[in-house]
Amino acid sequence: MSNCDVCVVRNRAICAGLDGKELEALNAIGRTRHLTPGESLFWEGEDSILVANVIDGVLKLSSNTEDGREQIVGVVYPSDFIGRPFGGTSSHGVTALTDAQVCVFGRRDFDAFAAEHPKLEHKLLERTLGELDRTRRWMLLLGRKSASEKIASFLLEIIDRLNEPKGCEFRFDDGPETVELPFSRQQIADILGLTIETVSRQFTRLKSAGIIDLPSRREVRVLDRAGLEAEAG
Amino acid sequence: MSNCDVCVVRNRAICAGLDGKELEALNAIGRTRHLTPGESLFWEGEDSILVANVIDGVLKLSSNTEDGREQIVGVVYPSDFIGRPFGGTSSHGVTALTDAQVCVFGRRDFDAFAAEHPKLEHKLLERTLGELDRTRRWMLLLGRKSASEKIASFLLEIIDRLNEPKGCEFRFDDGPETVELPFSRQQIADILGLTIETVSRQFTRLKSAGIIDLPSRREVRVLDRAGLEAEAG
DNA sequence: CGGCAATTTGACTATCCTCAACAGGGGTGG
DNA sequence: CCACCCCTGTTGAGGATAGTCAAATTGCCG
Repeated sequence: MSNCDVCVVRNRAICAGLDGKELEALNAIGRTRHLTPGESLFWEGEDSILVANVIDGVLKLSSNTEDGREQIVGVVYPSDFIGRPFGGTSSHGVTALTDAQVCVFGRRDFDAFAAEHPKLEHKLLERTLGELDRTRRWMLLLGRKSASEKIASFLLEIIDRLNEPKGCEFRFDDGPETVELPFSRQQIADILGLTIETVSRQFTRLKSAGIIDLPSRREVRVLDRAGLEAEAG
Repeated sequence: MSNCDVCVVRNRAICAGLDGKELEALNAIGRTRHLTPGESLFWEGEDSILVANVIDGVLKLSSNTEDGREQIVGVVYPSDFIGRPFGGTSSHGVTALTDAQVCVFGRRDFDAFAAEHPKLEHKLLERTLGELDRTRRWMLLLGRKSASEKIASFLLEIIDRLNEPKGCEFRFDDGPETVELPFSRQQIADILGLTIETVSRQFTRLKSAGIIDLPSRREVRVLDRAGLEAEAG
């Protein structure tokens, strides 16, 4: 049996739209791989050997300066695509933040498969265009927003991303939303272009202001969404 | 005669690879348009109605906060593609920085044409992937680099972009490179996430250090490329 | 319970921003 | 052709935001 038949992102990833036979062929060149938190799928500057689909978990894409400063340039969730098809070296590393399942393909195999399946390329194009839009919106945050605006924007984005309906789930709009952050404070700092201390101070400030609650280090409960939106700039 | 036959970006834009008949069909749904500096092709948040190829000139993609702060999220040059095919609203405005020629298509027409021409979609995908890489590299600059590193990185990037071989030109590697900036100081600030004053001060500092010369407001001559690279972080 | 890492808090500092005044230079009109 | 003006850019002084360094605290895991 094809693994794809039981794949939970089957209808959302770029494989959506492929028929049984095509899926089988794609399945033949791919394999699933498990990653533990902190484990890297590949590194910045490395020749692009692999591409992958995220089945489960959260991963970061990150860029580093020579002297060790880090900027997280993207965060990928289930059904997202990872990697750089069609040559070139990857401009960033990919590292799991949680336990993760990815569906890995050799880049050359994938390139060849894509060349013969315009539907797949189309899905990938749509996804890439969306990712480019999202990335550009993030640039406004990095370049022009203050620490408090960054934190508020971050929380709003992460809530929407993590509570995104996965398919057939219902969403109720009742009361405070709680999210479990897949990020450490340091990682939040690396996403926002801040230091860990500034992130921490902004969190305690929002808590004192009654806008959020922090049940534990990895959880955030939004008590006043309008307040957050007002702070997001 | 098809306009495409005389198009100077014919072999570099996403139209490369189309045969005569296909080009004719594409030409039928497009038209060229001239833009003067400061003129916008479309605005942030507007429904995506148009897409275009840049034939000549330089344009900025920019995002603004409600209170008027601006971040330039991309700069496009001849042969680059502009716009958001396949639905969605554009997340940023597009404005000419110099006199510019663009080849404009209605989005719906373009979408339909693309759906029937996988080669075109493939070119567009490659271009979009490259743009995403470039954009992500820029995030490291915005989030983690100091003002002096930003300016140095900016100058290096702009030199490479503007002196890029266009096709059959030879490049000589002799002596100091001079570039004419298509940007005002304010625009440079909006690209780097700085203020105009900081940009100005960094320029004078680099000039005093003998790393660059500033023959006029819009020209930069690089006297010490290694020095710049050392400053770029 | 102890050890360790992550986070928070505090004090101080540096970088960059803000506000303000000044300079330069390109174009226009006399 | 030259003087003037306006816009862009430069320079300066002072201040705020976020960074740095250091110490205290939390909470997790054995």
